[in-house]
Amino acid sequence: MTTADAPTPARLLNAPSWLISLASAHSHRLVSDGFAAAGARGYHYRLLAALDEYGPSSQATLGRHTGIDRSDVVAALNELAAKGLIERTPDPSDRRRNIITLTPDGSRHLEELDAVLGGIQNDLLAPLSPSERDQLTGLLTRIIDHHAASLP
Amino acid sequence: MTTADAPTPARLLNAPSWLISLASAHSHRLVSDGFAAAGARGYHYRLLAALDEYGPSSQATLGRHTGIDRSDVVAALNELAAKGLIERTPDPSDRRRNIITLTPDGSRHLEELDAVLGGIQNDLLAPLSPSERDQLTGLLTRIIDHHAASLP
DNA sequence: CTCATTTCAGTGTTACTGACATAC
DNA sequence: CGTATGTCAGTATCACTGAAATGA
Repeated sequence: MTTADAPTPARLLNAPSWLISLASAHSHRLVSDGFAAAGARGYHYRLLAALDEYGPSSQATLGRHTGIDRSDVVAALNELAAKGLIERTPDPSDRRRNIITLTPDGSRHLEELDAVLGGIQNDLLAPLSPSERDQLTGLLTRIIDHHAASLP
Repeated sequence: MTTADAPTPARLLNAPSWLISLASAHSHRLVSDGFAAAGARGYHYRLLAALDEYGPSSQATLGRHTGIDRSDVVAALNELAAKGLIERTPDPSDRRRNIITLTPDGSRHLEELDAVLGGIQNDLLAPLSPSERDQLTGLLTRIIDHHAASLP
């Protein structure tokens, strides 16, 4: 911006929902810029991480592990397959399914993204001490668990 | 979902950026559902709040107060004007500008949205005690201030 | 028949980019 | 001239909806 920033309405600054949203916007920008520099986006990291932790999976299972909609899993896997980071093979025991596997290139890319993401956590939480970071993590986790539990 | 939820990869649950993003997603859903029930969306509330707190303003000024891009201010104000919540009049002292003013209906609508948003803060922070809510607010504010200061 | 899986096509919010004409 | 303003058109990510074809 060429001109100076203008103040934000007080009722927004007083709403925790606004603070969470602002913090998330900063965080999201750091993460997506970092991932973009490595040629990836958020969905790619989530899918690669799920494949690494849980092994070869069907697309529906990947969707459940990552919270990504089935429709979006298709598109993101297409992109990962085009880069040779995953492979799609038919499941002989259930011919509706594809079995998705991580390729060696996919594993290397995941490690790269892990490093990117690790660096970003430090940038994001730079103003907080280690014990304050734990406090924040604990408070957020309780909010998340509470709302996850109240969903069907 | 008809089937049970699957676990989330550990490296995501350990990343504060992920927790912030999840909390923001829950919060965003509460807010946008609440606003939608009142016939509004986030941009509308931000613009109405800025008009209420800073008085009649040009569109560019509104954009700076709310952090909304000029382009998006145009579209959101079109929607608010169609509902009679704001009025656009040419600025006689600078014929490039429109002066945006809040109508009485706009003020009433803002009060309604204030009530909606207030209720949502309680839902969102339900599992936290008052002092924990203050802790969370303080930690988030420090993160936000830190990153806002590091921007041009 | 019912249900799960994959896929395609499309919507909506938020955020941003580029371009243009107008006016300072 | 350079800059600010309002406007329009378009892109991208994330999240979601609906429908179709296939197979368990």
